[in-house]
Amino acid sequence: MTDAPQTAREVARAELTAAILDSARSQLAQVGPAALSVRAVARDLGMVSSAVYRYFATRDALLTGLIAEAHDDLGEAVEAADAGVRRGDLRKRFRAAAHALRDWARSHPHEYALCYGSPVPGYAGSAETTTSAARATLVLLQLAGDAELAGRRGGPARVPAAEKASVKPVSESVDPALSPASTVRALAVWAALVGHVSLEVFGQLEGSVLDPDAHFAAVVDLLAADLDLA
Amino acid sequence: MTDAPQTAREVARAELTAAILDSARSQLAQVGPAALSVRAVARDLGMVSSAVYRYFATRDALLTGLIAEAHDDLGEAVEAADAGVRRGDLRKRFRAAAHALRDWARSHPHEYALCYGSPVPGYAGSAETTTSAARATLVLLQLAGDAELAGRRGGPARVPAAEKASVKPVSESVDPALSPASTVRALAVWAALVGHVSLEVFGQLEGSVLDPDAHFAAVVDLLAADLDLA
DNA sequence: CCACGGATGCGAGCAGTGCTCTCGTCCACG
DNA sequence: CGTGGACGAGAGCACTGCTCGCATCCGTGG
Repeated sequence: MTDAPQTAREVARAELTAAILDSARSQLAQVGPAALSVRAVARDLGMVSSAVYRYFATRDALLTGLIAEAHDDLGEAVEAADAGVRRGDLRKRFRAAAHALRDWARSHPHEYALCYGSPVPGYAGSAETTTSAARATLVLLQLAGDAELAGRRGGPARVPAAEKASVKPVSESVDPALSPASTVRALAVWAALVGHVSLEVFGQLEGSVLDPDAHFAAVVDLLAADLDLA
Repeated sequence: MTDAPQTAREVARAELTAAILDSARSQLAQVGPAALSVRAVARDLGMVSSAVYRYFATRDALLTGLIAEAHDDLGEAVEAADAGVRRGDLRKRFRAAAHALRDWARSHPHEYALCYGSPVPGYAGSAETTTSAARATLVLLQLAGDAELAGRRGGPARVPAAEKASVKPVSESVDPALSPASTVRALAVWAALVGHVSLEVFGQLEGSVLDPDAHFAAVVDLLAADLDLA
């Protein structure tokens, strides 16, 4: 990741790889993942399709690259929103992060679909994409951790032993002191956020909810209360 | 919908349409929506691809048919689970419905993706698919209505006027007496269920949650408490 | 400095796709 | 019984992902 390319060839390779991803990203934004074509990307860059295969072994590999980029982009947006609020104002931080998630998803619907929609058939989450994928989730989990430090606990009263063990990897990736109850609550809230945004971005709320902005705000406030945020 | 076919031609047409959908459904279950091929369906039925186009104008039309079927299938499963429990036992009804949703999704991942994953590019929700799509959601909304009748209110304390107006079409489709607060809560819980199942079925929980069954049960119990179910 | 090997781009080509068109055929209705 | 419309077959077009053999050019070891 931090390899400084040296030879002209390596520089050219890195630049062309980036150019391919750029072109692919703009195509993705226009026509969606299903219609993304390696040949079209090649045409856009003024080369022949087989040349692209020197950089991405397969169409799915290209898509995988876009998925990693999308996760990072989303993670950055959510992190920035969270970081823009005073750390002690938990409710405001939550609101900012949640709205950042929704705003990003609405302005990048196809990228969002890549992240949280139907999985790409040939996609296997590699190590680095996994950490990128967790960035947005992590913001929420850390929020729950901070809430718990502030003496606020929004989780269930009792957590079965099996579930305590089950969510251990999650809480440990944030803060070993994060209680199972808070972890369960945070994961449920995260699921609600992703679920809501998916339903909205994928058009499932179309005829039912008249004012999506007002409705999302109401849901976010409700979830903030569930998290017992100040 | 209730047209009794009469002439032999109409019968044959209805049968072949069903046969095409059957073959397409089995293909979908095996290779997923992206790889579903009209030609392969035609081969499977021993005819030529152009003949299939007499029945479905386009590949997306075929997929749309599958989407409608999937929504109905899922709706039926959730309705049956809910109906199998004494009406007064709200918590048990909720648990049954929620687990029916997850079980169906896990055993029909590609169909679930059709319903709640990335939307099919050429898909436009027609009137009948819309009503099919709402079946599972409606079960939960009615549950919230029954809870409210029983004097239980799990919604937010105050609902802004804009949001009250916004969710009016939803509550009216269930029971005009359903309060905005209960509607918001029900929609948030629905989003949490869909979000959780999507994350799980689409593989996003893979490395984090060790015991998906225990975790889903814990989340469902938490949501039941949020709904203030007995 | 130069020769060699590997990385790169190109073009042709294969197998497959969605979809269209034309052409016989066969059934239903007048 | 005749005719118009629905139907299935087949060829074909434009496109796709991907492979392969060929030149070319760059970086490195001698």
